[in-house]
Amino acid sequence: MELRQLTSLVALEESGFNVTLAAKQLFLVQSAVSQHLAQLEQELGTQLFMRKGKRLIGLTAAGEQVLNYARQALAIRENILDVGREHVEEGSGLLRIGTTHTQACYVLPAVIRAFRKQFPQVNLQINQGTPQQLVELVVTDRVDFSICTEELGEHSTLTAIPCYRWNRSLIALKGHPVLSEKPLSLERICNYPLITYTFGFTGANHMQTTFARAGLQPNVVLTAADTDVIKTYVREGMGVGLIASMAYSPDLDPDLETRDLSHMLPWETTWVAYHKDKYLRRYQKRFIDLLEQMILDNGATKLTEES
Amino acid sequence: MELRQLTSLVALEESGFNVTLAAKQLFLVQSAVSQHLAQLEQELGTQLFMRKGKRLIGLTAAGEQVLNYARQALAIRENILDVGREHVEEGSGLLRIGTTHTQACYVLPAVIRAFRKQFPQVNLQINQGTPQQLVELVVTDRVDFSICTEELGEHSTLTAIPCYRWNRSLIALKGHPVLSEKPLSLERICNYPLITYTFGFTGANHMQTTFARAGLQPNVVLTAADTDVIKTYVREGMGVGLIASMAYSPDLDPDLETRDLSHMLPWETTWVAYHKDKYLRRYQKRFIDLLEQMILDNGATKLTEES
DNA sequence: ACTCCTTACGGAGCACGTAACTATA
DNA sequence: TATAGTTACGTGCTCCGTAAGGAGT
Repeated sequence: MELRQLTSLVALEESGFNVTLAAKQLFLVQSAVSQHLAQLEQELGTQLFMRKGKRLIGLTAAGEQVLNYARQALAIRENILDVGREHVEEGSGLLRIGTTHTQACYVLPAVIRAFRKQFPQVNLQINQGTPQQLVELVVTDRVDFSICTEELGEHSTLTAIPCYRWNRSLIALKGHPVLSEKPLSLERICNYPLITYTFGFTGANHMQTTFARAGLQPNVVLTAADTDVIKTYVREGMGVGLIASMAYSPDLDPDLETRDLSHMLPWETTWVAYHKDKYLRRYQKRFIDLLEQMILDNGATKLTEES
Repeated sequence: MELRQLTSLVALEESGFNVTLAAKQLFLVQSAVSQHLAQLEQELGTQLFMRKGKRLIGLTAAGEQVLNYARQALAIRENILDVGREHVEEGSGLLRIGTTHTQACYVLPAVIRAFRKQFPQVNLQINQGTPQQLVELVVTDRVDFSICTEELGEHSTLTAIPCYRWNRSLIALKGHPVLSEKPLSLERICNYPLITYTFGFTGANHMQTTFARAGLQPNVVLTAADTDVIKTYVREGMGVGLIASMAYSPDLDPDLETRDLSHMLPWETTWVAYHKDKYLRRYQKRFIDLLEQMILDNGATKLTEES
């Protein structure tokens, strides 16, 4: 058994059991990958693949198990290579982050600015995706870690660290009647058409249940995955926005006004998560530190101060 | 990086950083292993070994990390091979057990008898050792699992399952005055010279603290790692034996008599432990089941009935 | 007809063994 | 001097690529 055979197995699965495609991704010809797979099956003495004639269409039970172990083995290889890189190219390398739009635009910039100052030689790569995609990315080691508010805490293969807590603000065009509501309550907010995050993003579901428990039916006229879209439609006059507080900036949004809603809506925790068996290089650990540190400096509510 | 290079690394460490010896164990010549190690270092770009001239005398920090990952990688390879074996040679294979003398002689025979009936094709290999050695054996995958009373529960890389609980009996030659003591108490036992298990074996330390807490100083004239030795010296008239209850059998020991001490000495739990990332073949799982099951059938106290 | 996988075959590269050299104890 | 490790070099194996053949869509 060779690592290269396991590599082919993983690539095969990731290419939807298309040997040709897998080979391309590995910069090999089909026949090479085909041989790897045949060799594996021969050595193990078991069918690993379900076939339709010559075509591979899936894995057998044994194949699933082997694939699982193959992934682990390749992850370990990466760890070993990272140990090497850490000593050779100390302070330089690649940092691959997966995150949502909101984090990427409104939270990470400050963190990344500080990080770049400490590690100017580290190349950054930000992958944007849905929370589900972010889990997938970090589980398959296509990013070093993912940062977002949902999903991350629940996966057993991930180590998830709470970074900071946040809540929501209401935004509206200056002069909008909602801004004059006193006191501002959930009931009153429900009298206006609302624009907020799509289910599965940025704590939207969490918020929804809060309304439901209060017996309220908010009139959500539009949902979006990212804050900029919400702002855009608030500016269009389509309604009142409910966004993460850190996504409002008086400089960038001089035409909008906010009201803090943290006393009436649930607090959210943003997590950073990485694969629990992953070797973390020094700069990767530092980045996580900064994530917590920077938020603290900015005066946002840090987790440890709560509870 | 190739698995074979990692194999050489692990073999090197296990042979005390003697390349020649490592090569022999791998059925290779020195130069081959030497090259593997050189290749690894070159690919990682880092010193992995501390050297004294040409001789390797230990690992650098990086080397330690790589070794650790190498072990994991090789364990995964074994898992994959086991998946294959499970499907090819179903019901046959090798079962490597590590255990202490007492378990091997007085508990396992019945389990193994039942196991052999179900899996006559599985070869058995029993490795005897101290609890510390048993941990080492199972951590380095030189046995499939270890069975004993100490140590196993405390290692994070092991999955330890409580099998059954037991306590001690006193044994003495027929007619020995201790057998007439009524009621039999810890104090009275302390009036006789005692023979029991060596510290670190079969719950000896646990028992010792019980005496100490009662303010008693037992007169232990001899300790031994296994029960047969204890019986031998009891027969010599050297003193009174304190042994695991299951180690007495009226058939084998017609010249000895016992008194149950379970009301005055602490209960012990015997564990079976295997490496937590290990793939368990069907017959290996079955064996663990049997361990619990057989003890129940024999009327011994099963864990779940307690507490 | 096109795509996809397998098999056969050849060349380049590499892994291991032999052996000579170097260094440690 | 004996033991241990590195380096050089040759041979045989193997890995990948080319190419031809069969199987599915």
